Amino acid sequence: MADPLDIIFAALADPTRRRILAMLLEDDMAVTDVAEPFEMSLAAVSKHLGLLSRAGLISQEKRGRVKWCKLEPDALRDASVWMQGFGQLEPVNLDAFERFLDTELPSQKDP
Amino acid sequence: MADPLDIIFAALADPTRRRILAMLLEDDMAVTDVAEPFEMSLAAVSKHLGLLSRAGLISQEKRGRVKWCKLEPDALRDASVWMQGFGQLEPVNLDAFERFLDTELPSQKDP
DNA sequence: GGCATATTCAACCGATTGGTTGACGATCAG
DNA sequence: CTGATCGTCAACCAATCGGTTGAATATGCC
Repeated sequence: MADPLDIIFAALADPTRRRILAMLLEDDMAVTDVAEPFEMSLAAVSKHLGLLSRAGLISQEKRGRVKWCKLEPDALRDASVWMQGFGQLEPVNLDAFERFLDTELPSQKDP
Repeated sequence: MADPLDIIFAALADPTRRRILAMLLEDDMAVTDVAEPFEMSLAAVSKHLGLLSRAGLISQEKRGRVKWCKLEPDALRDASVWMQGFGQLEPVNLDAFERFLDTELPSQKDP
């Protein structure tokens, strides 16, 4: 057990948690502020955040009495890459894929 | 409720179901053949396939007494698109992709 | 110190999940 | 027709999930 993808996909399977991730995409937030727009108890949101944190999708840093939540895209990227395996690539043409990387990645610095 | 992403991500959160998808990536299969490598009852695998089908990740067509299962990548693409929204993330991560190749694909390579 | 704020913990609840088993309806082969 | 094969259905079980409440633990403010 304990495949990280299990936990990541399970974390993404809940609409509340996806909404939280979307909120954190715009800015880091404190737990109380994350909870504010939801019609559920603070404890429930705290649990969701704990789950997202164990999935590696966010990190939490306590500063003073406030715990700040920050999006961590790496875990999402792992899941995304797993899914890419089912898309265009046939039984896997790694050469073409690496050529693709060479041509596509350098154009990354572009806001 | 009933957000398709809920069902899709939930379907992907189980290692058995991900393994089934990886198997179907190589070829269409009958239910019994899908179940063969798993150490669980046929009924359990049949349930997993039903879940994948309701998520739109596979389709099932009955021909004679055999029900054929076929990968349907479109639903996966929906989920992938949602994740791209978090996407100051670079489109691909080669390390994670190679991890995907190592862990998912060779488990079924056996002529 | 004393009080308010921020967050988690613990116990509980109903619903869902992943698995089992046994019976069942279809379909094919002789 | 008989019997084997393919697959699902129904009932059950233990474990987990998403939520609630109320108490507990920090931390900041005056």
